Amino acid sequence: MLADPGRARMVLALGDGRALAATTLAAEAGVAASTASAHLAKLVHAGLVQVERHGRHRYYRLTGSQVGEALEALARLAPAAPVRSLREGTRAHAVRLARTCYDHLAGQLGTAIMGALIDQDVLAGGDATFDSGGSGRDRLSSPGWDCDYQPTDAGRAWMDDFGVKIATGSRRPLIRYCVDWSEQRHHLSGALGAALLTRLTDMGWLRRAPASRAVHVTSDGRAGLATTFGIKAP
Amino acid sequence: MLADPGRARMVLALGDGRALAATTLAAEAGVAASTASAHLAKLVHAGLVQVERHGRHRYYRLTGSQVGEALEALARLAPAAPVRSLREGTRAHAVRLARTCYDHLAGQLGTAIMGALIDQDVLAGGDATFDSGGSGRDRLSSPGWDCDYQPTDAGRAWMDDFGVKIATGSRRPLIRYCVDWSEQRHHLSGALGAALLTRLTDMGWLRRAPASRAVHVTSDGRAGLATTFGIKAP
DNA sequence: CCGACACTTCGCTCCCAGGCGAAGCAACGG
DNA sequence: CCGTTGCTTCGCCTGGGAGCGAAGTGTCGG
Repeated sequence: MLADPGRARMVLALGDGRALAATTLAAEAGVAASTASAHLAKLVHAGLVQVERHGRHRYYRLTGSQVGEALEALARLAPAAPVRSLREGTRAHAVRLARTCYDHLAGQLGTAIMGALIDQDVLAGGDATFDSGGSGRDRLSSPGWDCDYQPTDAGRAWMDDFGVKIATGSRRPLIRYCVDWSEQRHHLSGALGAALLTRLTDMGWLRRAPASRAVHVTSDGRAGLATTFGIKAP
Repeated sequence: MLADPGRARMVLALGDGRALAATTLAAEAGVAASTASAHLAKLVHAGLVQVERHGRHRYYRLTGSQVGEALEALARLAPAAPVRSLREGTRAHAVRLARTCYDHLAGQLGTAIMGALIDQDVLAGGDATFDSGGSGRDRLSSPGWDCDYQPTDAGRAWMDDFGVKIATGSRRPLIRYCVDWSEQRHHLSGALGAALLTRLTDMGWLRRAPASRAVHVTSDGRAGLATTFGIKAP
C-alpha cells in the first residue's frame, strides 16, 4: 500500500493527522483526480485511511497513530527521498493560520471564532451523534462523528448588535459547518458564516489576500478579535 | 523495497537479526535462486541488508535495528498477512539448538563448544580484523569482521587426550569457522570440527537425527559436556 | 429548476518489475 | 585435477497495476 509513489505522497501529506479533501490529495500526489480516487479507495479498503463525507467534499485522514508511526519508521530508512514531499506538504502551512473557505472563514481563526461563538452562547452545539455509516444502501461510507449547531435567542440579538446582516430571501441554510482540514475541528459556514466574514472585512478587521485564500488580520482586527471573542490573533 | 512479497519474506526471515545464506532465503521466500539473488542485490544496494562472504556461502543480515523497527511498525498495520511468513520463519527454530553443518557442529551447541575451546586455550583467537570490502576489484563486496583461530600447544595435547583424531594426509585446513546463522557467532569447522563431531558421536554423547540436520544430546552427553566444556546442554 | 463543483466509475493503454531456466563463476572436497 | 555446490548474470516472458479522459452521481448555491 505504501509502496506506490502516488499513495505514498498522499499518506505523507496526511502524516501529521490532518484531514484533506480528495482534490487536495490529488494535487499533492501529482495525479489526476480519477487516479487519486482509486488510490484513496484502496487505502480506505486497507484500513489505513478513513473518509468523512461532508457536503460535496470527502475528507480523508489517517486511521490511527500506527500509520504515522510506520511512516516515520520507514522515513528513517530513507532520509533522502522524502524531503521533497515534506516540503510540498508545508505549502499548505502558509494558509493554515487564517484563510477563506469559499465565502467564510477557516483555519485557526475560523475554528477559534466558532469556539468563541459557542462559549458565548451565540450558538448551541447540538448533541453529538455517531453516524455509523451507510445504513442499508451499498454506497461506501465510513462511520464518523456528526453534530448540529443552532443559534440561540441571545445569539440572534448579538448578531443584530454586531452588525451581521443575514441575506434574506435566500434558501441557504443559516448555519453549516465544515471539517477544517488544518485544525481537525469545525468552522462556521452557511449564511451566518458568510455574513460574519463580510462584516469583519467591512469593519476593516480582516483583509483578504488578492490571489490566495489567505486572510490577513489588521491591527484593528487584532484588538477587536481580542475584546469581542477573546481571541489572541496569530 | 519492502513492498515486493519475495523481498518482504526475506526481510521478515532476517527480522530477528540472524544472518542467513542466499539459498536459505530463497527457500524462505519461495522463489528461485536467481530471483532471490536479484532481490538480495537490490536490498544490499538500498542499504537495508549487508553481505558477509564466507567461503562459498554469502550470509545476509539486516544492516541495522532501524530496519527491524520499520518492519515491526508495518506488521502492526497488517496483523493478518504476516502470520504465515512468521510461522515459516520458525521452522528453523527446531534445528537452532544443535545441528550439523555438513560434517561439524553448529547451532547453540556448536558456538558454545567453540567458546569453551577458546576459554580453555585449546584455540587462540587471532586478532580481529576488519575487511573493508573489495579492494580494487569491482566485484560487489561488503565490509565485515573477520578473524583467525589457531590451535595452541596445550590444545594439541588436549585433542590427543580427548581422542580427537585428525585425518592425516588431507589437505583440508585444520581450523575453519562458519558464521552461524542462528547464533550470529562463529562455530568450529574444518578438519578439527569434523573430527570433534565424530568423536562426540562415537562416545555416545550426541546422536544425529536420521532425516534432519538436528542433533540430539544424550544423557551421557549432557553430563560429559558439562564436565568437559562447562556447557549446560539445552 | 439549473449550472457549477467534487468525486467516483468505467474503459482503455502502456510499461515495468518479478519470475524462471540456462549458463557462467568461484570455492570447497577428495 | 575434477566433480559438486552456492551464487550470480543473462535473456526472455508475462501479468498486474498505475495512468488518463470521458461519462455518471450527488451536493451546493442562487
